[in-house]
Amino acid sequence: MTSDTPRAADTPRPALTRDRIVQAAVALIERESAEALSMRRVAAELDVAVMSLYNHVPNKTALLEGVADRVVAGLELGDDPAQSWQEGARALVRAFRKVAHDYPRSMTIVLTHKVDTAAGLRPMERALALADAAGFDAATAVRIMRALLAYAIGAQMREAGMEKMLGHLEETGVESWNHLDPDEFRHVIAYGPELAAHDPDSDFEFGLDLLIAALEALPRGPAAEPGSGRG
Amino acid sequence: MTSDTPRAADTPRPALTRDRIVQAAVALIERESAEALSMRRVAAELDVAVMSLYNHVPNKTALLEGVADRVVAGLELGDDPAQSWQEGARALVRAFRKVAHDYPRSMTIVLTHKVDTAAGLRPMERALALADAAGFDAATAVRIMRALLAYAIGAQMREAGMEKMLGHLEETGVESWNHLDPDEFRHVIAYGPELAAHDPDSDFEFGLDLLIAALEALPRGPAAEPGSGRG
DNA sequence: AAGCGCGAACGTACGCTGTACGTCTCACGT
DNA sequence: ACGTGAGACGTACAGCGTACGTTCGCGCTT
Repeated sequence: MTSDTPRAADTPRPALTRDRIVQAAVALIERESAEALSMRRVAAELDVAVMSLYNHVPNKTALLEGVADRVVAGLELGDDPAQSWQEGARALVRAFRKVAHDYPRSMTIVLTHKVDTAAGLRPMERALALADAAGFDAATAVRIMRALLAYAIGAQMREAGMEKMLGHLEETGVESWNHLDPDEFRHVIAYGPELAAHDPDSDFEFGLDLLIAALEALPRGPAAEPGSGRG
Repeated sequence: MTSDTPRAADTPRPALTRDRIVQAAVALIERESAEALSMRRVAAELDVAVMSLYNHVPNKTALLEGVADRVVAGLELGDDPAQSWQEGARALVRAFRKVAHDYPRSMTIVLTHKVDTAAGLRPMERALALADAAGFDAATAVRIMRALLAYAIGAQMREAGMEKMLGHLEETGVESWNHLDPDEFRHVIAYGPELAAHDPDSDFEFGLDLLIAALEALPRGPAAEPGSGRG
């Protein structure tokens, strides 16, 4: 009686918490895949009955939103006041890419669920602040933020899709690629080496450079002339 | 006996086909949602037993890939030889956006599944051809194609995520937005009007203009000087 | 100290999912 | 006429999300 029933004393399970649930979900996703995540698997991970999870999370969608929130909360947004807005913007988009690299399998979840928490809004705030510092008006700042976000998201999704295709190619061999109409797909075939030898990092930087360069060329209000730092 | 058993004669069901299955799947997704799609629902749609589908489609993932393929096959890639490569690139990215508008719910499927068929490679071929025509070398052409694709994908995903957040806001009211730390989220709050009054089309065009402008400014081989049309 | 209330963990159950497997039917080539 | 192969089908199973009712133990009130 005194040794088995009060197992809470000698087996102090760390108390089920929304945070621990989300953490276990992220770990499971990263260890296996996003499709492998189920309430039952998460419960098993925490050595807990399935329905106990529902005391802390209303449903699976909310859990996934929690996962997305936790991941974006990992964004490292250092706000070095010394750096230019260009470098700030670069750092912001790169920070996004870094968490995508740290949590590759969870990234799909982030990109397909709303993140309307403070953690999700923080990068938005940072982008707007940078555009403001660069001298763009409010409407333009919002558009710039959206364009940068679109690129950050798209680059990641494209890369993930690419890896899926490459993985498929390794299974089936290259013959499935060769029966393409050599006339219609002349460039795809001709550029085969360049397409195969892909360097995700420099691809990413290339597109990012394009956007930053375009932003620099954009007319803006108080500080249109170079060399005039903002006060 | 002679009137009910040969129902194939007076009820000539159009013969189950992979194409009809995919078509039904797309219709179901667009009518309801991507999550509503299940083998059973598709079978019911076609008035057919569930397992009959498996005579034409190996599994659900393959069906989803079929959906993605069918959607990207709807890309309208007119190749007007008179238009500049800039206009061609714009038309290509806009074509992507158009199918995203025509099949909004299926777009998630497209963006999260590999499309390694001819229909999926066609826009890639087109982008490479345009970059080639503009005078970029092979490696740069591939990078440009990837940057454009990343933007096209990301703009769409971002917009979809935005609508999910707005829909959520309409449910909960704006009060959930107001308890933000007014100091940390100063710009988000200040730019509230610009953030709320979003015009997806002009947002999209803004980012696209940025990229095209950056491409124009990029140094390239044979035709670096303006005014020298290509032969 | 005794009793009460409440949150949290739990077990059961339901309807749904994808799909493996075996059967049946029918059109077609021989 | 008969074998054959393809395709439609029914059954079955494991796993899913989660609604609902029960139980258990801690903390507060009296």
